[in-house]
Amino acid sequence: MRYSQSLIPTLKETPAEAEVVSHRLLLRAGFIRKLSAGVYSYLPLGLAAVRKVEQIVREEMNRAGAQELLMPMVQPADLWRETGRYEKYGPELLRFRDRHDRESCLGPTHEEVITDLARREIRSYRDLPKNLYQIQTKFRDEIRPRFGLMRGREFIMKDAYSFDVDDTQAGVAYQRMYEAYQRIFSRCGLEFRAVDADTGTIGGNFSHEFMVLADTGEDTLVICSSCDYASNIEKAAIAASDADESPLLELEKVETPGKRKVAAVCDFMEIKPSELVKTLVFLADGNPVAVLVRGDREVQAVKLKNLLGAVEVEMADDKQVYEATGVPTGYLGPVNIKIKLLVDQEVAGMKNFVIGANEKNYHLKNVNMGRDFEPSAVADLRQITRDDPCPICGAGLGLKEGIEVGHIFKLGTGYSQAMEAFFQDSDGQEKPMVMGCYGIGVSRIVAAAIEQNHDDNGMIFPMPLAPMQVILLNLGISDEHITATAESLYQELLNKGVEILLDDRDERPGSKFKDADLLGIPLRITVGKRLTKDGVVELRQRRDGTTEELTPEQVSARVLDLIAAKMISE
RNA sequence: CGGGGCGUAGCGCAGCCUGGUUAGCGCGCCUGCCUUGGGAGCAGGAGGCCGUAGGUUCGAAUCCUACCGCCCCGACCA
Repeated sequence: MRYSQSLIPTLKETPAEAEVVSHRLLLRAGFIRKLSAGVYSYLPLGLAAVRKVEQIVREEMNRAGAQELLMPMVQPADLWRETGRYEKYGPELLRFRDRHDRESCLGPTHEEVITDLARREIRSYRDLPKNLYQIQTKFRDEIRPRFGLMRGREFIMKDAYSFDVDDTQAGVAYQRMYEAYQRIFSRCGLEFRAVDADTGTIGGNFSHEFMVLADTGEDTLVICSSCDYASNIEKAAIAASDADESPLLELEKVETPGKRKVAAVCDFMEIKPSELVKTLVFLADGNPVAVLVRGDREVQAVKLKNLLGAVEVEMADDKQVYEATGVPTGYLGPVNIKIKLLVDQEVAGMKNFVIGANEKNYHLKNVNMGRDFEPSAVADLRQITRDDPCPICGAGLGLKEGIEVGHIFKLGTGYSQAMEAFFQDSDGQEKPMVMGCYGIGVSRIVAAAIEQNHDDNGMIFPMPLAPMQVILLNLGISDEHITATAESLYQELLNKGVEILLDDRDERPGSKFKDADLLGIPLRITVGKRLTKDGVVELRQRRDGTTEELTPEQVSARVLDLIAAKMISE
């Protein structure tokens, strides 16, 4: 590829709209351009990087026995009604009507379409197992798209679906995908972790997320320092701690005028936040629920949501709290509370704690569960902290930020039953197929790779994802010898199958160096003055700046060696 | 959707508070000269419905109203 003929609109300055480094660099390097919020065009180099990811994904999916197909993006609403998701999915599903007034939607995911295909085409246990995947543009009308390719509304995703005769076989399929994902992200040169995950709206009962470790990640991971436990913080289970066996003291009502916040009450009563319990009110699909957690803890909304089987859980505001309980926020408590009461397991083990009195300007002291109130349930509801022990081995935990690039689910028979995707088993019985689904954010991987690989001068692509493997700078456009050498090197490398960008623009050297760094192409060959003076060209590695001087004849062999070495490990 | 911010040339910004005649600066772009190993220099030039609509006013980029778009923080997710 010749730079002079390419569309690579690099920017000297960072567009004001970009906050995170991958977004900034993708714009500056001319990889993407925004059309509207969360919707981007991929320019030639951006597309080249996407294609690299796709290719790795294809190879590994095929190796794992999956087959590629391509499903429609526009899907009929009726199909979605069969699983109830047309109603449940919410506004993220972009719905519209066609000219015949038929209700349709843009596919945010393809469980319905693939299950429809499976029920029509798969009849017998002899047809199973099957694993089908596609790489396709998805549309999700995200509440808040952000960070460029990190969270677009339109994005490129690989989604795979497995169909098996029973749960055991589905487990085998799941395991195979788990391993394929490990290979995919390793081959992409990413530093990542697989973690236990919540199943979210896709549904199902078992799931792992693949997280690229990066400070800009939107998820928090809990990672054990000793065993191999790793989990999304939303899901991280907390081991039940020992109950306090102190004798019960007598309940006391204390006047706490104007003391609403935990800190204020603790100050006033001279106690620690860990001796106080707070009462938080949530709306679960609109129904108020009170949750008790220790004063210094946070409620984990996903745990609450799963316990209640709710679609949506949000914190109630002051007004909603008052409407539901008749008590102003700050003085809520479990004693004689009017709404459903859930208690975090840690609180269940506490004795003689302080909590709101359900009366303005009063708190209660020496409150005890069982004696003073009865909850509807006790469960693990709080968010884990870095000070908690590992729920598996008891060792210390670390917290890290991560970008979710892959998510695999064991779906079970939820979809196949709802859509009547049955097969006839060897025993003659009709049974629902057991499903799994497996997603990879292809375009997001490009962003994640940049988050993990960059410096002040620009991107630094790992060789397997690099849109071009080599950039060749001709620093003497008007010098016959230099240009002839650059051109012949370009041809030679092209002929050897190297992906190479020849910077043949009539620009000053400084601009060419800056652009080469910005684009993050792993290898840079410079043909300039040194050729005339010493008969050498320069080969430089973007990542560490390692530079070697070679005669033009030595270049291609060395380049091929470096590419081969870096395709495997870096 | 709640909270915050921003829309002026391709990009980054000033001007707006305190309304006034040709709307400015840097980068980029075009022409010429010059220069050629880390985003050079000089000279000349092109490029603007000041987000949109309405209002106030003799007069609006500037004041008011509504709408649209974009970004950031939260809930959602590959």
